[in-house]
Amino acid sequence: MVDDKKTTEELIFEAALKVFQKKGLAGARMQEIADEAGINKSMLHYYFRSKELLFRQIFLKSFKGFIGSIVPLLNQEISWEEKIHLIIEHYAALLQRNPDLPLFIFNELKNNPEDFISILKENSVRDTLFIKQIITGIQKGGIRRISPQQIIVTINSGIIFPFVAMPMIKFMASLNDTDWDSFMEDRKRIVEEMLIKYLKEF
Amino acid sequence: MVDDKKTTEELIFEAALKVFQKKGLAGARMQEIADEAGINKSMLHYYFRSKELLFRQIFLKSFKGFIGSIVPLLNQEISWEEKIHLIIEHYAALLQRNPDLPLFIFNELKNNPEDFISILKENSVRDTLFIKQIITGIQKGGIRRISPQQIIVTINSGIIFPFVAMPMIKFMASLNDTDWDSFMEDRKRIVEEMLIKYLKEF
DNA sequence: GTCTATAAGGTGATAGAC
DNA sequence: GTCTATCACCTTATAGAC
Repeated sequence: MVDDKKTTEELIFEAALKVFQKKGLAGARMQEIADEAGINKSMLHYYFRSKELLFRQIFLKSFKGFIGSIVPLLNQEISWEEKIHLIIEHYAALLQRNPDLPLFIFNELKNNPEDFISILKENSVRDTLFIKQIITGIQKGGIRRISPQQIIVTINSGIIFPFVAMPMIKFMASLNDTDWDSFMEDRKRIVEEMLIKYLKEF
Repeated sequence: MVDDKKTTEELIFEAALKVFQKKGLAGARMQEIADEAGINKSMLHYYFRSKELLFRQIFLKSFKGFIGSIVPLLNQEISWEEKIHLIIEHYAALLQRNPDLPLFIFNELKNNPEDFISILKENSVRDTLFIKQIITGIQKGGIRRISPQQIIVTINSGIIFPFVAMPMIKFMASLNDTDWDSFMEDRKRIVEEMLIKYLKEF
């Protein structure tokens, strides 16, 4: 068994990750996390003191996984077109594995905006090579005059939003799980082509 | 005072709308709703029996306001380009007035998918004139070959997602409230131009 | 219809044995 | 470190006076 090698703390952490991402801070129950981890409820307090502190650790880990992986990517030495392609592939893959992640994060950001400011400061998208490449492209005339933030938001909207609205999209378009995968394959291609075409042809 | 004309039931409903949209089902407190309405807590049960039933009514109203207004618009006798413009303007205006609405709705849709199926059935986007116009356009060669659902998702993503991610966007791009408004003005124009250009030029 | 008081059950947290 | 037992508080919901 793989589980035998995991420490109790790890078991709790993984269980908490699952339950909090599914139910949120207010909706999650310590008992449910304990059951999910297969251990006693008082162990949660032994290792993490309180629900609030446990949640905070889960959120920080989730948020770093969500935002932290993107900055190194934006700093790679490749063209801005390739970079757009990579960001799209990166987020689509991440969210296919973890579809509850966006809603979980955006809920908490709304409820406790302070919590994440330090992380955002450590991962400033604004100072990346990608932004510089866009600005240079605009100055040289190869890219349409547009705020770099709008480009970032366009990419994120196109890929992240479908996961936020997944239940609605699945129902309205009558998609099963396989259909969903091919819907997202189309989506990736459309977002990339549409954005690059818009940026280049003006 | 305008409030004098409102019945107790209306006062409760409006207070519940505000509190539930802000905190969600699990996070909201009946006491908080009562305080917000300026009435006694037992009145909530007198008029709506239970928290769950009160929430359901709030959600149904919110969801209908979100989805119900769009179908008539999609059936208007105007060109598909004008229709895209109108949808964007419609949602942007709705969400500027009600920025918590999308997160509220998508949370509940995730937790209780059954609740909204009947409403979605009553508001089938698939049977609208807009979808027919797109399909006809594709057949006649004036529109790029693309699934109509992808067009709908592209519009919604571009406009709705920024409100879901608002705290993050505001921080990363250092936007105050005025900046946000002009950011969304740009956003509307970009989404519309980008999509229509993509659909027409291929 | 509206209020006060209180019931009934759940939930986070801790004490203490092992 | 892990468990059982239990506390203290909170929250929904109801009973009953007015």
